[in-house]
Amino acid sequence: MKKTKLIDIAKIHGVSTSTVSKAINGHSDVSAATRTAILETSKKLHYVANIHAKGLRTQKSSTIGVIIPNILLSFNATILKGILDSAKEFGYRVLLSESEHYFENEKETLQKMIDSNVDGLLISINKESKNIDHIIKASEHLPVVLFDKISEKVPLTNIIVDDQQGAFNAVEHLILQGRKEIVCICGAKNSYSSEHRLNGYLEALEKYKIPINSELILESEQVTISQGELAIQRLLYKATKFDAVFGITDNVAIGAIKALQKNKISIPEKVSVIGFSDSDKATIIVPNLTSVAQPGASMGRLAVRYLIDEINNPINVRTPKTIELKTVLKIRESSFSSI
Amino acid sequence: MKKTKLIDIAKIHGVSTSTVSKAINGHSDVSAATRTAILETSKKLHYVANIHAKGLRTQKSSTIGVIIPNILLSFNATILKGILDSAKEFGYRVLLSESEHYFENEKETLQKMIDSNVDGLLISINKESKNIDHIIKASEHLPVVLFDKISEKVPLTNIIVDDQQGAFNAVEHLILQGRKEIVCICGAKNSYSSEHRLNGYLEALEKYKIPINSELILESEQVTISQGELAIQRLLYKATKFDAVFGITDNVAIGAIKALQKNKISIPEKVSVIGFSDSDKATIIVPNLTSVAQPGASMGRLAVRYLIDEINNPINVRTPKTIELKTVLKIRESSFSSI
DNA sequence: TTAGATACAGAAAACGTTTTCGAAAGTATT
DNA sequence: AATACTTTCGAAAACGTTTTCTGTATCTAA
Repeated sequence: MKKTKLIDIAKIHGVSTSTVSKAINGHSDVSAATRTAILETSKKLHYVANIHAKGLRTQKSSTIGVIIPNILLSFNATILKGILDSAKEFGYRVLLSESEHYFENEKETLQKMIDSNVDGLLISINKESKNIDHIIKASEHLPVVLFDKISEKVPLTNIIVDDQQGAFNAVEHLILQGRKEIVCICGAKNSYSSEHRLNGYLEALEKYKIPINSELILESEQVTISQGELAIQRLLYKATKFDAVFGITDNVAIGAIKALQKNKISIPEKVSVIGFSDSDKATIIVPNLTSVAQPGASMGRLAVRYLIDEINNPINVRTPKTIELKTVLKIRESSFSSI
Repeated sequence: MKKTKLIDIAKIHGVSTSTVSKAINGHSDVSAATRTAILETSKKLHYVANIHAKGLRTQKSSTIGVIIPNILLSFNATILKGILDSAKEFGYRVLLSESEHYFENEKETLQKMIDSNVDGLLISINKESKNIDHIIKASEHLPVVLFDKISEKVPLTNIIVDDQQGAFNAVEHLILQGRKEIVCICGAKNSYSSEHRLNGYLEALEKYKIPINSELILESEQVTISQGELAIQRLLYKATKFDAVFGITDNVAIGAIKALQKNKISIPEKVSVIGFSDSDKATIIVPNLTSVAQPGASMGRLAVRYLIDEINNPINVRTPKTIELKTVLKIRESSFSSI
């Protein structure tokens, strides 16, 4: 069963393809009678315009490209869910590709997306992407919106989580629970979110007049469970005193819990622990981990909305715009004893 | 900066677009001299054929469609990673869509994929999809390969995990540890994998001459943590005796652990627990969960390979083929006491 | 009645490729 | 020298749309 084409419908009604096209696309110069007749058979025969013919003619593909670092990161998956959701709603297809945290890969995949004639591009850039010329260049070809992992050096629309506020809330919560020697396990130096979460940490200390102790500010290049564990292990070895840990990700926080448990340090009685991102793991680990929940799906949906807006309203002067989404602190056992 | 077209290259060399096209696509009837010259400027100007023009002319899109139930299921994400990987390797784009476990959604999204002119389709079907007419019909339009959640009623290539063998290995391991009263928490009746995992369970019992106790075979419609917990809770309430739990997913197994811990039943001393799929959570929960690891990425890669094979070698007579991938039992604390 | 407007429909071009077919020129064979 | 074959290339059609432009018929207003 071949696909229905304009010419098929045209023949049935003894009209030209022009007329059929115009009827289907809602142009004014076709009579009500012929329009309804055409629309009817069009529906009956399940007519759908050939995507390539239409794309060739209109230079639009109704497709957006999405580049994420790694689909296995659950936050990436959550955002993607929001993107798929919203894209479907607006009638856009989604072309997906991973950059796998490699700069070269990101650059190459970006070019492939452009070559694929997508109408717009959604990118979460790599942390190593200090060089963002390729992003700039891409944005000259088509609308580009950045999400989650962004760069402030790019004059584009950015959708992110308010990292600083999230971290501030978390650390404030610790302070209000009476904690004063709060460890912060940070990530890579040049990471946007790591930097801002550290700022939130510092902001909270400042507000409550707690002196900054640089010994408590740890840096772990990889924000994994084992690195988190190692970081706390080292601290314990040095016999540094602390009564709380704010981990920049759930993984490092979980690593911290493991290290503490191995040293028989009770959580949260002796040391409270908080993570960031409220992953599935937070409610699996015992004690359940207090964590800063990020609205991933909303981020995805918003990114699509802004992108489609730019697709529909091409602008020459780009006004860099950063939308920050609020986080929610999920308080659980690891930071809260009812006593 | 506009994109380079065939005509641009043609003008530079004073030849026709036909010749340029043929040079680029490796046809024989173009002299070595002109070919190298054309190829050179083609590279210099970063020529890439317009996807729509090419698609319109050749009826190929170099794109495969992927339909998964839910990207938030980590096994779905893992498979997708394999798919993206392999697709990139073979030069195919990936169009992604979720069916969100709804039959109507699956049907609709399937149609959209066909309308999008993808060259082939990769589907993990919903468990409610008893009606698979839409899959059959789709497979008359284009190559379709099913993975993970499949249906044996469809004469297509299926890529799955050897659920029965995985379950058999898990239960055999329990038996070899001296367990005899083994609970099996199953999923929905009409689920392919649930059924086969149950078969593996039964096969192991039979091999070791352990009588089947139907009281120990639980069915939970939703394979979630809370349902797993509830199932074991009910069993404990009825005071049914058992010394091991084989959960059909990691989630129900984790639910089982929670129920046992709430009732102060030690794991694995009193009751051993095993899950299925070896998710991230398995190494987060204490005790670490023994689980059947499924080769998700390999599944994705294989699915792509078979699909592309069918795309390149269209066949009229479909030979239904089912490829089963072997699982690996990851033995951890929840089923293994060194004593 | 006529001039001008309006409503409707089709012809044709265009989007950028690929591919078929034939032409031209060169080479080999008789 | 005539024939046949080979090599190299281009003209043109085709893929299925959308859109512009033009034309005709009908309608309105004077």
